[in-house]
Amino acid sequence: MKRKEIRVRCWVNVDGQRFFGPGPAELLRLIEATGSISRAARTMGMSYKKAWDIVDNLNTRARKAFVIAHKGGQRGGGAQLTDTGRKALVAYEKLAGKIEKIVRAEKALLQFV
Amino acid sequence: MKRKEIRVRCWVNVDGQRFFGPGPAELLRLIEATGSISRAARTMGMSYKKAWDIVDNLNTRARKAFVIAHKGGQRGGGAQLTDTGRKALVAYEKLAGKIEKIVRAEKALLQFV
DNA sequence: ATTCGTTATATCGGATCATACATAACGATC
DNA sequence: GATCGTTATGTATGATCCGATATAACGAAT
Repeated sequence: MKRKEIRVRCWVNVDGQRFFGPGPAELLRLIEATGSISRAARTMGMSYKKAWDIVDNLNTRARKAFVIAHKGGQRGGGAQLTDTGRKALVAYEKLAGKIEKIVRAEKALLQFV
Repeated sequence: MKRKEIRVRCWVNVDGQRFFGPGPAELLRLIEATGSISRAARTMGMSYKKAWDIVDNLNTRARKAFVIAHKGGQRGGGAQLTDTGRKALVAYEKLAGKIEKIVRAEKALLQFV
């Protein structure tokens, strides 16, 4: 039996290029949960470099930073979401949730495959 | 001024790999309009090979073909959508339209960038 | 000063994907 | 049977993304 599923992805473009989407959203969630970029990256099986690039991109291009990181110290350092980062994440999750709901209610497409 | 926009894309996966999405949908629309795979491809700036691969993928993996093509003849050949192909396209457009509507009503995300 | 885990950054190679090119087959019309 | 634009298919090249690796800087605590 074929496994059929409707998938949907939403993201924000700024000046034509990707700014925020499901990957960054998941990363922010895990930074909030773990308190560090590197732990968040490990948890989701992403390289630290990629995670850092994502965070840097968010902080550089948003009007206010999404993440504050500090290095050194007893535990090497860490990172937290700013208030702006937390609000952006919540707004994204709200939109994604609404879209998910639509998709769950709409299965007509799948009868053709 | 930054140009900010929310984008969304939905597609159908079969057994974990892409089956139908915005690209194939646009291609089907243009095959319907032009009567041939190659004209459709040219119209949307896509190589004929890629267009043919998409059509072949649809026809091979769907339970019924989406496109019927014939080669040779006075005008070299041509292609039309099957009834199934047309119905699948309509179902996709219906779903995509609903999602677009949600997105247009939800701009809260954009204030952070 | 040493230790520690993290932040921060550059570079290299590979894998994947897109594109271009090349060519054969087809069949109605003339 | 010559012509024509299309379908159908393979291959080679180029570009782009991704992962792995390496390394420096940092600062609190001991």
